[in-house]
Amino acid sequence: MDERYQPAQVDRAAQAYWQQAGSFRAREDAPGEKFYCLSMFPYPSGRLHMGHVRNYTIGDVLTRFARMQGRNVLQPMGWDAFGLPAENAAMANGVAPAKWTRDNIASMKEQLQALGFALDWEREIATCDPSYYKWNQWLFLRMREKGIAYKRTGVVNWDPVDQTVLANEQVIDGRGWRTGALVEKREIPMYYLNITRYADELLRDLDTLTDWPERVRVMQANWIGRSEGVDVAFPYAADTAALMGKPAGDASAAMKVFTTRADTLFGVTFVAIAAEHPIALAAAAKDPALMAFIDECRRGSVMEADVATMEKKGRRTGLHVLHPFTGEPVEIWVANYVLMGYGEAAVMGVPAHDERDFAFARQHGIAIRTVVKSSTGAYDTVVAPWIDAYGEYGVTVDSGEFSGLESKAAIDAIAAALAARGLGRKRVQYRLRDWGISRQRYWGCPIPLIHCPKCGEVAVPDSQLPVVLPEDLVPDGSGNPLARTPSFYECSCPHCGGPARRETDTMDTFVDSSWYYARYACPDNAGAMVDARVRYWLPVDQYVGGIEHAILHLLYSRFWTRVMRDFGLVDFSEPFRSLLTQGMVLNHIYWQQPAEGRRLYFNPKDVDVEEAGGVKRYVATLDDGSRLEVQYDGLGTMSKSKNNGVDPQGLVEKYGADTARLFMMFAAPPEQSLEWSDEGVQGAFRFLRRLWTAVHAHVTLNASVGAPPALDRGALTPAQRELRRSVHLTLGKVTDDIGRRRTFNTAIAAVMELLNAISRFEDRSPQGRAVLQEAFEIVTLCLSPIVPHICHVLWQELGHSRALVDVRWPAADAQALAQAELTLVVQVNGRLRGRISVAADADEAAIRDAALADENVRRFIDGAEPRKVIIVPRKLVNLVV
RNA sequence: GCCGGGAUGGCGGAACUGGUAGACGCGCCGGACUCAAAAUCCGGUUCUGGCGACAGAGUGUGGGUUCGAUUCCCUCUCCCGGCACCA
Repeated sequence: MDERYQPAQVDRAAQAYWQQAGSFRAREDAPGEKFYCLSMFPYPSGRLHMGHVRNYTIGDVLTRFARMQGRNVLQPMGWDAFGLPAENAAMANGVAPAKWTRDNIASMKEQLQALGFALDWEREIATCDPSYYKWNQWLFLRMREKGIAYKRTGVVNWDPVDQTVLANEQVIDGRGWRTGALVEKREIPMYYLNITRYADELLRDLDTLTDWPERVRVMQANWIGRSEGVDVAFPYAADTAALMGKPAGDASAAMKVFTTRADTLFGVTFVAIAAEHPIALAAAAKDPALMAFIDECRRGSVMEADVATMEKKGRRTGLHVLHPFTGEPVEIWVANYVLMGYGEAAVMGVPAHDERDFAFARQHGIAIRTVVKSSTGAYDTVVAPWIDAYGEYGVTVDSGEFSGLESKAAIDAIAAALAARGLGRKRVQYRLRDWGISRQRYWGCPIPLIHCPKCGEVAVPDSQLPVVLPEDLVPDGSGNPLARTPSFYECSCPHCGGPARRETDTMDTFVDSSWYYARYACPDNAGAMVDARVRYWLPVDQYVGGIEHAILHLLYSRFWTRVMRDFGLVDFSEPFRSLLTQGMVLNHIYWQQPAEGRRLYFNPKDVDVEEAGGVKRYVATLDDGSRLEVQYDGLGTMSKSKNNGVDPQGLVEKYGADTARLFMMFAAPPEQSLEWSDEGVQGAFRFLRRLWTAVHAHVTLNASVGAPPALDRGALTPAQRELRRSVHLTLGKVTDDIGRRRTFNTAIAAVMELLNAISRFEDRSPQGRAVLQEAFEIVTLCLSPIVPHICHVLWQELGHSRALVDVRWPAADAQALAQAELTLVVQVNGRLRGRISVAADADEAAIRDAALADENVRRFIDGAEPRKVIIVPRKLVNLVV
């Protein structure tokens, strides 16, 4: 055995063994209950980043632990290979996205393999392979047949200079990222998936996901946003009716709004509609100022965060609708905060009882009419209308025949009265919107449709799937290259055989990632999307990934699985039984603003912190050796744009895979964000070296004086018993920390503590060495899911011929844990005043007497008789005086 | 803006079900080894007072419940994630 820990050699030896033994090939017929552990697959950006290392190490620890517990494990890996970055790289370097992507996959695969993850590489998939995306297209066509996929118009960001659709990410301060042109909104036809059809089920079944983090379930529930309310129809007044060419005062021609607060209906003093609403467009035809306002709204962002924070703007149309009960005319406004394509694109305005309406009314001098008062007496008078809106439930006032009702009763009564007159009904509304999947981009899965001048839109027949994406195009930023490639779009109509044009839109990459977990069970099946092996492996038992995917990816996957279920492809509804959402990897951010141009960011490895007189200065060393004072901007997620990343490959080369893995698992619990620390990495390495050195000393001694005898449990010295107790306590804690709590950091801390105890243990008698042998074996087993390479080698050195990867996880020895005496803490009035030692089976009276006998305790009791004695078994005594 | 999460020594974090606040690691201080340095090993390290035994304060802010609160409840502040075309 080498005296020094040589990580490169150790990594190589362990990885070579796993490779030649085929240790991680998953088989459906192997013994043990199946365990499918999946980490979210990476986008092949070119380099592994620390977030990947963290994600895959967590998954690997759980996989290896389950395997040692006798489970038949599957841990696959693949590539989320379509997407915008490949097109950006193409523009920057003139490389085809396909080549760029496949080169990246090759180098990232090498990096992953260097980290020694227990992955079954024979099941590798890439979503850009036609053998994979064929099934996106196939299922899309099935959905289209059932109306789950349907076509309507949707709003996109349009760059008028490049003549192209922009992703939200490509819009910076309302301008195109390349051209700087003001971005416009455009309505274009798009395909949508009818996820709202499943809204109720997706919401209800969150309750069955008991092994998901509560916060993810809450976020999904809020995202789906079920609300019960009432549709209310406001019939057109004469002016609106004339403009729209419809009858006035009639239920057949009315503006529909949805409200959860029908009890405030009598407080309506305006209605607001979206800029693109038909009434707004009709009114604007005769009103240039209104048209200008509508154009302004159209230029605004479509992002919810922007809509919510931008200044609320509105403009009168001069038109009216009629209140459904009073018949009073209500003015119609166009407002920038009402979104087309959401709800009815119209809302009723009740300034007295809604904060946003209140602000809008104050700004435009609209009347504020109070119709609900507090019923609890907490607010005797309604909040004065010039201060704030009263948004709570209460009792209706000034509401005609509905006055004096509790809000909920008022909603029921008003809904019933509306229904009786054909002007409304109760309805459940979801915040969730249907999923728009059309992208006017090249590097994605083609939507398998053909446009025929005679037959219209025609599906590509199954026999012609997949519609293969040409891989040699290089996008240049203006429009979709597919639309300029006749060899792709020129085709013949499957119906009439005449000349036709192939659809050039591709699918949202979230489609690719919505079912990849199922394909790992049968990546080689060319004839079907999924097969019987899916029944064996799925659902995923443990899913691991970033919290940033808490809503979209996970919700789309849950939806997609239900669609597959309803087509009879799978027999479960929830794809991921247990979910672990890991936190971000953070590092410091340093920047400096040059006189001209963009901010420059400096990598933390090049920045020194200098402290003088309590003032910190941050000084970066530049490539040419010169030094520059920079600004500190706190911690942020590692990213290229902030230049605060750390390359995992350098880390592995310098310290080995185990140090990288150990640091990641030790620095923070998996769900929390993790702060990068070079010193922490060194600490992890030092620990592994100490472990190596300690085992080396033990093994070397055994080689000279002979192997230790069998452990004689009945004949141990107190010191030997104490070490054995620590060993088995640690084993129990590590088992619980990895298996139940998933707090790898505390598991590692416990083993570190144990190694400290082992190095204090100086007994080298035969029984002493037998205790040490057991201690080192358990340390090695406990650490093996986390640092498998060094443990693989140490296990051999400890004299075992069977490879550690195939060894079972041991159970703690109850006999080693038994204790004759306990130490209890004594409190007086809840404050710590002493410690006592009592027999493990001491009764309350004996504990009380021992506590009262403690000298320091007596000082604080000062002769008084305790009023109350609280005993927490095996822990504490509290004397209340 | 809305939804979700977080805040504990000089730093990362521990304290699992209301019961010893600061495990473990980093950093720092002192010592051993060394011609010296690095590495390694040993000891110390929340703050204040005290030679010490020990005492007082202390878990972002302000309040509450309790024999006892980092943990439960209310208030506020700051930081992070998501917001539907980044993945």
